[in-house]
Amino acid sequence: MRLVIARCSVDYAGRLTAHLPLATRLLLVKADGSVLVHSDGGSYKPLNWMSPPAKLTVDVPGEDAREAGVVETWTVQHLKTDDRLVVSVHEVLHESEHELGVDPGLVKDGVEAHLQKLLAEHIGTLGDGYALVRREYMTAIGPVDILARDADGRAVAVEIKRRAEIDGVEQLTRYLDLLNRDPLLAPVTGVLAAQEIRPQARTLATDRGIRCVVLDYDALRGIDDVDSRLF
Amino acid sequence: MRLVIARCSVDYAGRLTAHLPLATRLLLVKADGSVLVHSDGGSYKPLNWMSPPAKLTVDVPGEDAREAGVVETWTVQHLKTDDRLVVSVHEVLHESEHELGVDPGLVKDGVEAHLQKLLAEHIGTLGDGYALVRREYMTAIGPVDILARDADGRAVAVEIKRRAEIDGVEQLTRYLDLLNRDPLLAPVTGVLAAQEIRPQARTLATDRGIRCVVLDYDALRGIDDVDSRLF
DNA sequence: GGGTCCATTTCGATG
DNA sequence: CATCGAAGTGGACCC
Repeated sequence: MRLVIARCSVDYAGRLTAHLPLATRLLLVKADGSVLVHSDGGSYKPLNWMSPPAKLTVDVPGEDAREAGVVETWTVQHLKTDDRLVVSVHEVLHESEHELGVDPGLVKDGVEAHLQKLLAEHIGTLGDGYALVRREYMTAIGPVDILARDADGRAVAVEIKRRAEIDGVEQLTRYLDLLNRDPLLAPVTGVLAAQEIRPQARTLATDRGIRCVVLDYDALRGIDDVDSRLF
Repeated sequence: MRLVIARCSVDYAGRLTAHLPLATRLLLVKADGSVLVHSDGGSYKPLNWMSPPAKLTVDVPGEDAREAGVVETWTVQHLKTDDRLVVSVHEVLHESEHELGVDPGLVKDGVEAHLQKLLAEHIGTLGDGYALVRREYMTAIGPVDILARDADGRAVAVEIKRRAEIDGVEQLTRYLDLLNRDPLLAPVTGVLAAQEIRPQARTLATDRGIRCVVLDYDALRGIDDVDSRLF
């Protein structure tokens, strides 16, 4: 990995054409030839970049560019498309190179799958007497996240989202329509369970008789911890 | 902007929980307190990060951590949520700080919106006698980029892309299906207009009776310049 | 501030 | 390998 702090302007030509006026920025060159141009703010997205695989070539600028103050011209050419990033370096303020090696990569936790697992393990969160039938209950149009039965033995279909929006309500509605055609299950009620439920989604769900339940991830995990300590 | 190359492990707790095992990485600290953790590969997306606004605090590690080889504990706390990134630094291999100043920002050109505007202004590019009905013609499934009428008064739906691929053809097909149900418009023909049309997209479009038009962005802009000179 | 749509999206799962 | 959907999506535009 090569780190360069430089006064530079940048031009990109590929799916669109874009230009960065002269300013001081970080140029990050990765081992796979990809280049990121970062400013001292904004999000994790660079101002401009070239995706791997790419090849960086550093050239002496043409006479016109040299007169305009350019000391190095970087051309980053994508190896599979004709996308190209051209960096006109006016002044190098810092430069260093580092061996990083291959990264072991990120270990994720707490996504929708984990919420589903936690809720399935603590289905009583939905109400006293609730019992799990099964996770990923298969139907003709796809798996329902959780199928349960309430204290009175009535079937309940649960749709789980990290953040519930209208499409989650639509999805659950389709499942409910289908499940209610099964005489062994009908009548099936619906529960939309999520860490966050958008107002529109809540309105639509309520209008359709679907119950909304806000999940507290930490609390569910906390129950887990208690279990772990007990056993 | 502060650049640190360090052997470190990283833990994130917020919307999800994630962990990065010990390895050598780039830690990029921006002026707004945001932090990016980059490896020497992958795309522009960091392995892990904290969005601004955030505050970085560097602490002496606790005894347990110190015994595990940690020399510095970085805590990056988001200022508005309870998202938190903890970096356990085991060894600092490089460190430097730089003043970058405010970036003038990216100037984009040739995006779909601009192409749409240019083509709407010069709808005759599609053929003699073409007349603009309107841009962003609203339908139940979304806006059609341009609705026009040809020299014979027949409705024409135009889908604009910088680079047309198969999904653009599918999108236009959906619009055509819908528009052709409207007796006031039917029969509606389709035009796929783009600076570049991928072979697959051209084949599919042609097969469906959709005309393909390659737009010359510079020429369209040139017409603009001529207009500017005339008036 | 919320809603919607686009992205040089990136990323992973799946058929 | 293409396709489809989610993302700690982010960002822009509109209301």
